[in-house]
Parts: sequence; structure tokens; C-alpha cells
Amino acid sequence: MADGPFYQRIADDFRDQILDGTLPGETKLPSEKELEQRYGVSRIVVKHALDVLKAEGLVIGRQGKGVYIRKIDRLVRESPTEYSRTPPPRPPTEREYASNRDEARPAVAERLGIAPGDPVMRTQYRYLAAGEPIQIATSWEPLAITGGTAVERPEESAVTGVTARMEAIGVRVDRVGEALTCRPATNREKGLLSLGSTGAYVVLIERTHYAQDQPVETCDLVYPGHRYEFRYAFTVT
Amino acid sequence: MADGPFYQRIADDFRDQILDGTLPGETKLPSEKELEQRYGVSRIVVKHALDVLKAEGLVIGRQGKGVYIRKIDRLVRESPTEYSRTPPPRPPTEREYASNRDEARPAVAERLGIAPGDPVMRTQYRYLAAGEPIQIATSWEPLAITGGTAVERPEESAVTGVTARMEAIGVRVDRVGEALTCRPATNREKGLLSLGSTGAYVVLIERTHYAQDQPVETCDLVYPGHRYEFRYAFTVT
DNA sequence: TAGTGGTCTAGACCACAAT
DNA sequence: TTGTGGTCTAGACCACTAC
Repeated sequence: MADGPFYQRIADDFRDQILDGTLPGETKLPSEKELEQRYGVSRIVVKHALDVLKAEGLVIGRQGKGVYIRKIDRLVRESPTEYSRTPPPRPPTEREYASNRDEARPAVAERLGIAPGDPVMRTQYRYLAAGEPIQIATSWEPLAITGGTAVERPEESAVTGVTARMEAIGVRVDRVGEALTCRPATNREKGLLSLGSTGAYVVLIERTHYAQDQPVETCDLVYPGHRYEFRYAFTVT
Repeated sequence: MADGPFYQRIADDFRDQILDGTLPGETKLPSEKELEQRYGVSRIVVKHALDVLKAEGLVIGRQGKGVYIRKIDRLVRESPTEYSRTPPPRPPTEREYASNRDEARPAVAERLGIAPGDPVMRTQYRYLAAGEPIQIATSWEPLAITGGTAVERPEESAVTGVTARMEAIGVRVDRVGEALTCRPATNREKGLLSLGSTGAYVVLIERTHYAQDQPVETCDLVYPGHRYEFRYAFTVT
């Protein structure tokens, strides 16, 4: 068999069986006592192996019941081939939001092509489906563009959607860029997304809208990583 | 302060500092002994906290030296806005590959719109930069399409790239779809990508090429999740 | 009440790095 | 030699679940 420490061998055994579907979601793992006997190690080694799997988000411990394989039923984020100016109907989600004037942090300033400290409108969103949070987002718009207009506050405008709102003030969005990365969730994200304390990683999409190569809005979209699949479609020319 | 168990409080403290950049890459964490005293807990609790951070891929333990914050220098995978038929020059990477006739597994068959067990050409790739593996991929093509042609074996053809090879046998690729997910690495992937035993998660892109809505090739692209950023660009119409 | 996992302690031995 | 992290043991107490 494999060498390496016992706890890794145990974790490796289960990880591959979980990932290849041999052990489907909601399956109960053998009890810690049984694993001690099966592998001939002490309880703490078994727990260490299970802790690894928990931290990877593959299993969930339920006190008094057992350790269960985490069920994965991925939501799909369809990325539009073309970002149209008439956005498609939204899925049945609730939305919480709040807008505040703010000064651009350096990272945001760079994305918006403005100076750090320049005034921006920051809007924070949280999307829920069936009462469960499924996405959070933070958007920044330079007040140099929207300040004083009818669409200054994104969610209190007559029209919604970045392209449509910009269009309403004569700014024609012609390009959108997305940068997607994957990382562990911060404590704030765990709280807002109701993620467990272990095995929580998120997918972060940094999205920027441009009008003639000038950024007019940038946004951090944060998704629970284990719950989503991201689809992109391209046309070959 | 936060409540919850000590090991989580410790892990939470460091996680947020690492993610917001307060603690940059290659920083050495305080020694376990020092953390014991700082938090007033036993060594095993400190180790548990560090184990959580290791499993999340945020820190790396170096025996005899200390625990260090993992450095992140992300490679960028630029996704072409339009998949052109003359692919852009490849980055300076080496490539290993092997092609074999195979029978389609059910999951692959479904992606290719063929029956399970139908003959396919399976090609496995591994890409290396500066000797380090940075990506692995597995491609499947129905032999019903390429069998007996000059491009049957992808890497031994005069032209490379799916669109160009298909073009050479009169199949005109007009659409490409990608589905991106994030998950822990399997043992096989850890081996092929030289990933450490802990904190290893990958980004999987399932990509399919279509010609008139008929799948002509499908491919699993596997990237080390912590090392990559994925960019997508869209034109607003 | 019995079985389960969750947290924590005290201590041992090992491998490796720096000096 | 000293300090570091890596692995493992034996055992305690708690919280929760099921019966």
C-alpha cells in the first residue's frame, strides 16, 4: 500500500472514493471506533484523517450521529455569450442590498482606473434562494460618472443592470471582463453565506464593465465554491 | 472575542490576516510553542489550528524551520473571446502526451452524445513550465468522426488544435462550451501535478467542441486551483 | 442508557534545520 | 545541541442523538 502517515492514507482512501462517486452524498462513514480497528490506529489518528476531509469540504460531522459525505447539488451560473442590454429574467431569488458613498481602496481604484481615495458608490448585495444565501456581491462605481444622476444608487434606479443604467446616462458599455479565482472563505464570507466553519472555499469573480476601454463599474461576485458550476460559451469565428 | 473552540479562533485569526494581505507570502508564523503561550492552550490545539490552515492551502509546514504562509503567484489562463481557427502561439511550456483507443465511459459518452462503450480516442496531456507541472488534460474524440483519418491521433497530426484538425477533415467547429468547477484534488491529480498532500484543490474545466450542435471533442482540463486565475472577456452587443 | 462525534490535555518519539 | 514541526498514544470530559 501507500506509505506516508496513517492519517493521510485513511484520508486518501476516502477522498478518492468520494470524488469518483463510489461513495455518494449523504452516505454515513464507518464510526470512528470502527475505523480505529480497521486501520489499527488510535482515535486521534482517525480524527485527524476525518479533520482533513472536513477541511476539504468532502464530509460533514454530525454530533451524536456520525460523519456523512457532503451532498453536492451544484447550481449553475450561466455566463451569457453576449451580455445583452436587455438582461434575461432573473432566477427566483430574493435580494438584500445597501449602497454607500465610499472612497476607493487602492485595489478598487486600480480596477476602475481612478486614484485611490476617489469617491465611489459601493453597493453590497446578498442573494437568497429559498431563504438560503447563495451569493454575495460588492459593486463599485466611480461617482465621477454616476454622481448626481438618476442612477447614482444602483438599486433605487428605475432601470437595473449595469449596462442599462449606464445607457440611461449616455454611457455605452461595450465590454465586460471577468477574472475567476478560487480560495478559502473569509470569516465575513462564511457568515454572510452561512458556510460551515470548515471546508468553506469560495469562487471569486472580479468583473469589470468598460465603455470604450474606460472602466465604469467593477464588482466582486462571491459564490460558495462547492455549490456552483460556471458555464461559458464561445462562438468560433 | 469570538466564541467557538480555541482551534477555530486561532485559525480564523490567521486566515483573515492571510487573505487580506496583512500577512504576505513566505511570512513565518510564530512557533507552535509561542502560540501555545499566546492563546493559553496545549500544543495539540495549536497544531489542530495549523492543520486546518494547511488543509485550506494557506500555510505550509516546513519541518525544522517553521510554518510559512504559502506564496501565491497566480498564472493566468486567458480565455479567448473568440476561439479562432488559427490558435495563438503557446506559452513556453513543455508537453507530455499519450493517445490510446478506448471505450467511452458513461459520463464521457453523454458529453459526446454517443453511446457508452462506443470507441473513442483518449489523449492525456501534461504541461510543464520550467520543469514544473502546471496543468493536466484528458481529451476524448469519437472515432466515428476521426477514425482512419490523418488526424486520428491528435499529437501526431500535421496540424494541432481541435478546430484546425477538425477543419482538416471537413468538420467545422462553430461552438465551444466550458463548465468550470472547483474541488479537492484526487490522489492521481496530486501526483501528476506535484501537489502537496494537504491543501490541494483543483479547478476542473470540462470543455466541449461542437460542430452544428454535434459534439466532436470533449476534454477535462485540470489546473492547480491556488495557482491560476481564469479570465473571460465578453463583448456587449 | 448507549453510542456518536467535538474538544482538549500531557506526554512520547521522530525527522529535519540551524548553530 | 537546540529548536522546530510531524506523528502518534492513552485518556478525559462534553454535547448531541437515538432508543
